[in-house]
Amino acid sequence: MTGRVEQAAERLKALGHPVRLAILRRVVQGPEAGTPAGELQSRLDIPASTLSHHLATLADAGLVQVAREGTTLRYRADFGVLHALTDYLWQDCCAGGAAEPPPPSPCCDRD
Amino acid sequence: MTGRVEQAAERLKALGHPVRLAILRRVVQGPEAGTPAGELQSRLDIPASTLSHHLATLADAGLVQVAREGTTLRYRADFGVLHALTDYLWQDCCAGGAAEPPPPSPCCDRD
DNA sequence: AAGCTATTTCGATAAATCTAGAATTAAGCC
DNA sequence: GGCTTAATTCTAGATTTATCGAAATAGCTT
Repeated sequence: MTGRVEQAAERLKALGHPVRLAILRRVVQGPEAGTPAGELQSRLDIPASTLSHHLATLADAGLVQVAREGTTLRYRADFGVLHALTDYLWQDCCAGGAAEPPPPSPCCDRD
Repeated sequence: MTGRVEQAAERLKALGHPVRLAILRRVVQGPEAGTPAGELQSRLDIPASTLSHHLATLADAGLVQVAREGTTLRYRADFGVLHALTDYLWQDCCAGGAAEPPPPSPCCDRD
């Protein structure tokens, strides 16, 4: 059984890489059905094998999910997991400071 | 100049380790003046040198700050940075999902 | 200054991560 | 079946990270 802290750490670690953070960003802003790996590759301009490796890391951490559609694989964000993670981080790390500003606005403007 | 993504990734990476996450947890919940390294050490029961290494990682990432008080060093959380990070993560990774539940409650119950 | 405590820095080793070319699998199409 | 596209897995090398004992530093206290 993996503890809460260990799981959160694994997920944060998965996010702790510029390329993976950029990948997730794309995936989050992409279509709900998921973004094809190939599109991510051409956008981010990195070798396919490297991308695949990072995608596997994100998927292993449970941050994204995969679905095949013909020959293409579509990656989409698991918002439930992302929420759980931000919630955990919030309560664990930011709550505790006494006078805190209000929580970040949930889903407003994005470019 | 380090980009926004790179900086966020560095900070997330710093959080992406069970021991460091546990450290931050203690520090956040500890006194505002900061928690002595020695107390962290006895609580977490890890070698002093290992702890020091992790503390340096957290400090380098800007998540915690240090202040000397006699022979002891007190570590305290930088809530501003933590906020900025959670905000970034929120807007970057969680906004984008269409029907989102309300944001996590800011600072309510903690055990 | 000598001694004590708190903590870091040094040094060394084991393990994990990152990267990417080459080979492989998976699926559709003629 | 054979060809093409999409993506992964294999393999390997370079770099980084994690760990921790031993040695060094910083600051009391007497």
